[in-house]
This record gives sequence, structure tokens and C-alpha cells, in this order.
Amino acid sequence: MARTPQDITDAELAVLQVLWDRGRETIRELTDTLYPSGTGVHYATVQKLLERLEAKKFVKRDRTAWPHRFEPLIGRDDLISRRLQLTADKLCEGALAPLLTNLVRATRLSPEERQSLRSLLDDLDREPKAKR
Amino acid sequence: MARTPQDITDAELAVLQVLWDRGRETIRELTDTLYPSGTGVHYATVQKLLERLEAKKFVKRDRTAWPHRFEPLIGRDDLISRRLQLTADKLCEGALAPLLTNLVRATRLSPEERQSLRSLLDDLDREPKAKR
DNA sequence: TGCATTTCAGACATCACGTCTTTATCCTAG
DNA sequence: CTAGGATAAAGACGTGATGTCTGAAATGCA
Repeated sequence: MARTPQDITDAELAVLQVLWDRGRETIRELTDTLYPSGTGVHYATVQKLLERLEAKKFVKRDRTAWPHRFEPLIGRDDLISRRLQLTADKLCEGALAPLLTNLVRATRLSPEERQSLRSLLDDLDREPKAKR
Repeated sequence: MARTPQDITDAELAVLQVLWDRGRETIRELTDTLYPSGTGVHYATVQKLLERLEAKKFVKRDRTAWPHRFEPLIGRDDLISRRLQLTADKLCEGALAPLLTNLVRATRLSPEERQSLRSLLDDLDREPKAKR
């Protein structure tokens, strides 16, 4: 059984999280955020992680700026969707509905959350094929 | 950044899926199912995967039977829940609600599915702390 | 009792992934 | 314009996860 590498590894995700929070950042800025007490050894690590993320089209590198600036090409929601689909593929033959049911049961939804979920469903009723 | 091993690997999951379908099985039966054209080389592989699953408490080995019989200790829904929580931990600080919202948006819910989801929510309104 | 099957313990190869090293390139202070 | 510091680029490396396989001991059956 072939081993399938992860789409985004944990270390890569840590970098991505900072990019989601802060937007356009340089390697130096990212390194300082990720390793506040860093001795400077970690710069190359962040650099390599960004290089891999760029190769996988998850971040964009602006080479016109100096030093280069990086920004995410994938949003948090996009990644959530992707991970959910991967889970569905492995456990439900690709169907998302079982995940949905599971979540509704498992989540301790507050009345407010239930209500907002209902309005979300109402929205979907109203715009069956709208772009959002 | 420490690498965290998976709870259940892909190969282990393949074994577990058969157990979910068929219930109590021997290594031989599982091997024949997983490798229909198997030359018998795979027996030990399945054996090792079951050994690891047992060590992680995901399957139970009945040593009174001969040959030993295995059955799952974790259900498909349990694993779905676990994987969803892991995803939430990595991407939403543990909160499941964002996953739920994401799914409702992403899934092409038919009107019927929306309706059954609504009644599920109604159930939750009615039994705030019931056992199910 | 002999044989086939199963059990058990462990070895092994490959690869993912986080980290580090080295060299080339670029900007800027003086 | 040059020297020095920072950055970019390419690659090497170690550890560990994971799938697979080997060999020997144990067990049941003909």
C-alpha cells in the first residue's frame, strides 16, 4: 500500500497560519513570529517550508519585492474543505453527508448556533443555484 | 516540530474496513479479502497490521478461538468523529462549528436533505441533554 | 507422529519531513 | 564603489513512520 504524503504538513501549516493572520510577510518576519526566542538557526527551516508550499501552489512568492514577500494562495476555509473531503474519501466513499450528520450529533450546539445553522439552511433554500 | 504519527494508517484502515463489513474474521479470511490474488506473501503483513491495531486498542483479538478472531473496537462513526476533531484541532482551535458551516455550504444538499437536517436540529432543541 | 497452518518476535527498506549546511546573490552603509 | 551583512537558492542529512518480509516457535489435525 503506497504511502501518500500529506497535502500540507504540520510544520508547513504553522507557517500558513501566520500568513493567514498577517497577510504578506517576509521569511524573516515569519521566522521571528514562529520562533520568538530563535537563535537565527530557524530561518532556513522556514525558508524551506515556504519553498515547498510554493511548489505545491499553496503560497505565492512575490519576487519583485525585496526581500521576497509571501502570501497564502489557499484560505483556511479552502483547506478545511479539502481536509473534510479527504476524510470523506477515506471513510465514506467520498460522501460528505455522513460527516455532516456526525457533526450535528457530536457537536454540542448552543441554541444560538442551531439558530444560525437554520438561517443558513434557509438561505440555501432561497438561492438554490446562486454563486454563494 | 515533532512529527505526530497517525492514529490509524491507510493500510491499517483497509483492514479495519473489512472488519466493519464482515465482523469477526481471522487473519486468513482478511488476507484473502484484501489480496484476492495474493500469493500468500501478504499474510504476515495483515498480521502485523492487526497486531498494531490491537496495541492501539482499535481491534480486539479473541485468543480463545483458534485461529484467533478479530473484531473492531472502534466504529466507523467513532473514527469519523475522531478525524473531524483532529481536523478541528489543527485548523479551528478545536471548534467543530466551523467545520459544520463549511460542510453545509460545500455539500450540495437536496431540499430533502435540508429538511432532514432541520428535523435533526429540532430533535436537539427538544432533548437538550438526552443521552442521544 | 508428521505436516500444515498459525502465532510471535523482530528485521528491513523506503520515504516523509523537519532541520541544517553551503554557496551564490543582492542591497546598503560608509 | 566597495565591504559587510542579509537574503536566496540548492541540496544534504537524521530520525522516525509505515508497509513489508523473514525465520523460528507453537498449535491443531490427519
